[in-house]
Amino acid sequence: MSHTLGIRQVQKQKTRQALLDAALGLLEEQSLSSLGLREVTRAVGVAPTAFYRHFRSTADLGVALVEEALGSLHPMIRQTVSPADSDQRIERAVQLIAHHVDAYPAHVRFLARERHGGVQPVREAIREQLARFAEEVKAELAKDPESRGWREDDLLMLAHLYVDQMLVTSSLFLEAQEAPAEERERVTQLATRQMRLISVGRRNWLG
Amino acid sequence: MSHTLGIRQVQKQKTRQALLDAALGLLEEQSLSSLGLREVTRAVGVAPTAFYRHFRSTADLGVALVEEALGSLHPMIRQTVSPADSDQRIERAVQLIAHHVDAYPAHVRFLARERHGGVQPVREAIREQLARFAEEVKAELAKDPESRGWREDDLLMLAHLYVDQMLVTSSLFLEAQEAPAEERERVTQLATRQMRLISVGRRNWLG
DNA sequence: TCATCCAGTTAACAACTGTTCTCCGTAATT
DNA sequence: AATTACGGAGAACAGTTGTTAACTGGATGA
Repeated sequence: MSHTLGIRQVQKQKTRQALLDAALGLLEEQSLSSLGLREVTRAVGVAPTAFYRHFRSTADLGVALVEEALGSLHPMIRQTVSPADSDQRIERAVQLIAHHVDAYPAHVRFLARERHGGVQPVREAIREQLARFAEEVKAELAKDPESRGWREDDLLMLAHLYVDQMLVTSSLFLEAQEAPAEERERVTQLATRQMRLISVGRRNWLG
Repeated sequence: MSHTLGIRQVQKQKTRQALLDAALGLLEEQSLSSLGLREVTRAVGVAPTAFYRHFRSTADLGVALVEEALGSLHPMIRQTVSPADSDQRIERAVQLIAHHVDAYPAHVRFLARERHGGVQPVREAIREQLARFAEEVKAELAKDPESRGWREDDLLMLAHLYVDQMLVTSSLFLEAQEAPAEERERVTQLATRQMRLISVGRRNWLG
């Protein structure tokens, strides 16, 4: 099934990835709407016109970055939600989020920044992918015996609440990335308690 | 106490406000980090250099916009949280948020966009102001008999949860602003149930 | 009334932007 | 071995950007 790529296509993928990486780096200090095509190609060390061989515009590149960023988030979310949420498992979930932020800080920053950013197609792409994630989380929640008697749309409501909370928490960890361990611990405690409160709400939702 | 301003200072404030308004308008389709000083002055109909009489840079203007935007949010939040959260009062709170988004859509968009945006001083300003809001909400929550036996930091944790939830909800209403009434109703239902779930969590937090 | 102040103007600067067109070298195909 | 396909380079385009400097004219305060 795996078709061997020619030298040419391999090289193309390589520079394409270099463009994505460079863009992600530059986006740590600005928003996508101010990212210039020349800026990106300069960082890669390639001619400005080469950009067009890969992307129609920086907005197009942004959409590609959404796929990449949420691809890395995907397994993390599955792991986080899959077991039921006893207190100790919530703690483990928060640690998982913290670890993910440490592993892919630029991806997390990009998503937080562009989710409400100034480039419409990118916002749309993020919204779409997050909706798919919420559906996935919902399916995972449905397996849980605690979800007996829950309406379908209430499950989805809860799933969105969890997903949003994960993003808020990720963003907090990101801001505290360079901060002293004490501050990071404070964030951990805050996120853990908020998750717990939501879980308490879940357990007492009906009756 | 109110010192009468001279004709000169009045005019200055007027063009300053015109710059802020023009910037807010332009920011509906881009992020602050791509907002040009010339772009703003052009929209106002004033020379580019006049900008410097009011702001050091567009980042500086952004910080001023934060004050303005959160100034309008301030009374809304007070009204939203002040009474205890029985089910019908939550519905009223959600309606209040929806109304605020309709009244100040540009302010809401600006906050959502720049909270995690590419301009550090603006992020900092928003973070600061939101922290103050959370403190205020906490004080309001503390008055509630339901908060008996709650630890101080747990109250602040809950306050942050409410504030974040308000921003998420505001952003949802903003996206659905041009959508059919059916979609807006869907958002209302979602936000109401999420608020309720959090409140259920609150009621069952201890014991 | 007269000197001072100061918000806003005009002009000019080098540096940068996205985009087009033409060209090159080499991998891929025949 | 000959031909085509194509990722990338190079140069040039008009238009934009932030910032500096010197200037104007009307409100301000003595």
